[in-house]
Amino acid sequence: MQEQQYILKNATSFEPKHIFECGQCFRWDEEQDGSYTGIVKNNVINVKKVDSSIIFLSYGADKLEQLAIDYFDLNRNYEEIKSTLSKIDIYLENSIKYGSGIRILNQDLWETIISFIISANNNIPRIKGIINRISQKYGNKIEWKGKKYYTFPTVENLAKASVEDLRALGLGFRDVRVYETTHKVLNKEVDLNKMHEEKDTQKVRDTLLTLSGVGPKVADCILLFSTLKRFDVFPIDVWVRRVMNELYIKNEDETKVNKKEIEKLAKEKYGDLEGLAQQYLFYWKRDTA
DNA sequence: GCGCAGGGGGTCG
DNA sequence: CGACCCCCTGCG
Repeated sequence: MQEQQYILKNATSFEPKHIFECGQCFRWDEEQDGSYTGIVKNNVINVKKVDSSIIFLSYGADKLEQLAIDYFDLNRNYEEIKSTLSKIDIYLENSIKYGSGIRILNQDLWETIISFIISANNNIPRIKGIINRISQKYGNKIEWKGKKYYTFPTVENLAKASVEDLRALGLGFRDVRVYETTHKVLNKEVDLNKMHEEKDTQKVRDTLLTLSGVGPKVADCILLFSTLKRFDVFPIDVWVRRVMNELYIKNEDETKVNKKEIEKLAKEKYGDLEGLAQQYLFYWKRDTA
């Protein structure tokens, strides 16, 4: 364990607030100084933007520079992506201006699966609370600057939790889902490593859908926000349904908008970058609502 | 202040 | 298509 610093100079498309509050992650918290602190693998990381520089500070086992490059997807050219998407229409152009510093993280697949199962019919403060409590009980403690942090539990460690244990941590009806999925992964009925090797997004999606608590929306979030990193998915939640209806479909009752229609529209308009388009639209709509 | 509805990043049967 | 656990929020 060691403290490290890595500075990214002249950063473009990197705004901590946009990255950590666009709804893709649950383990980052804002500090008094506007920086964000979170847990990535066995490391605590603090991210602060000063002018056009990003200052990463970490305490943990991994080499910070490589970790930051991987996790924040720093080798991807977001300027080019944004330029492409901005040309599609004025709505996307505006939402990209609003969330110009969004980057989609490469989050651990296992952690992302469990986190988004917990997210079902739930709100963000509570989701974060549940994940914190799970990590506190089944993860490893890291002490840094007088504060305690907990890593997300491994499959083996979370498998020690009974359904009742999970219920006691406040998971509610999601307890059985997390339990079943944990044991399915533990038994290698679903092999997470193999999922990374599969090229066909639909096939990976079908595999994810076999997991308890993973439906279409959660599967798409996992595909988009984890190291699976597929942009050709379009997670449809209440906000995305709302924004797509208001901008394009214009149905009086947004709850009656057909999911297939939204999917078709997204594919037509945004093509294989639809997942990114979804994030800009979602962040803009939810934040300005 | 406090109590009480209302509803939330959906999934399952 | 309704129920689901819990808690966070807003309103009286």
